[in-house]
Amino acid sequence: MTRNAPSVDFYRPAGYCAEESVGYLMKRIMVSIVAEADKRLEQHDLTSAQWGPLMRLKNVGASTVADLARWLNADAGAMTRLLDRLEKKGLCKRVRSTEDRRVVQVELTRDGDVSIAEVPAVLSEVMNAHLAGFSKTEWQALKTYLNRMLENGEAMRAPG
Amino acid sequence: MTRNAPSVDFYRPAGYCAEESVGYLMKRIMVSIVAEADKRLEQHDLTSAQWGPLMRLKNVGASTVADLARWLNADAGAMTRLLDRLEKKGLCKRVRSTEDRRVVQVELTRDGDVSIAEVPAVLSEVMNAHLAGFSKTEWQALKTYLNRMLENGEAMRAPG
DNA sequence: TGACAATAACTGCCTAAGCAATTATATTCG
DNA sequence: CGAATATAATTGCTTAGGCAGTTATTGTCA
Repeated sequence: MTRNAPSVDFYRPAGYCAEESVGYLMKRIMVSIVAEADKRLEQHDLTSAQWGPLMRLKNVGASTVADLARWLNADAGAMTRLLDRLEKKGLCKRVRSTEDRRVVQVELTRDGDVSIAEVPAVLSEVMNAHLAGFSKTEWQALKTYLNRMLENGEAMRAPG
Repeated sequence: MTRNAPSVDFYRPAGYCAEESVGYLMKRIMVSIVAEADKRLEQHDLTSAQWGPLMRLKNVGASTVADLARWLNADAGAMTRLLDRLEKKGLCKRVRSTEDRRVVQVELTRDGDVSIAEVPAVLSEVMNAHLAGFSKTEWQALKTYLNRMLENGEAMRAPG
């Protein structure tokens, strides 16, 4: 049971209709957002999976494979290979840590810094376009709902 | 410009913060939902990508590759290979249409029908768990918001 | 100290999505 | 009719994610 979050039964097995499902809607919205962002980032030689780690590196300076994977809710093995591709393109580089020889620090290269520069503008554009017609109150309500769903999901997996 | 949907500027390039982004939140929620559904469907030998087409087939009786791809906002080539895997598992079968010899009709097999039986219960459970604590009004507001975002996305790609 | 557990990165194997062809059929229109 | 066009399904190539197992290193604790 989740803390102070009464269970609901909006959906029931009998007559379950995908079109009515929040999950189905969110999946289609994500397809739309990703497709639009990809289209606009294509000229910068970036895919929608690649700007995630780069943005994180831009914000926190440097990071590790494990941290990037955790931040993106992704698999560490997948992150290793994603960084392989980014490194091959010269957008980031790995430096084996001296304090803890297990970890590698990942850093943006100069080229990576250039590539990432236009990303925030593209993301802002795409997000704003999908929120056209929303009032600020509605936008905030939406974010609150989403944060609550995320917390519910984490509570589900939490120990105890 | 989208029809009667004034543009907004909730997000701006300077100081764009992923954690504040509706897209980032939605991505993480989807990861949570998919992981949870996958875990519960593993024993039924289904993955989160596979029950989509099967549910559609269950609901509409039979369908085509192109229709399934459109319904799931997915690539037709990807759908072909997904159906290859489902057919190899004996969950669906292809029948070349006689009226229009370009299309193949995809049908559930008896095994497919059995496999899909538990899916609605699992999906209901997972969706309800993520919506714990929501009032019915909040749930409906959320669906309205999501539908508006989806329409905005479609309007963006629409001709004209 | 020394065995054991935990963590970091990586690798192999599989499923999966997108894009750009290619082939086979249908439709449309001059 | 017949040529151009559109649509359906497929395949090759690439990126990408999840899971299990491996190796190296670090931390813990009897």
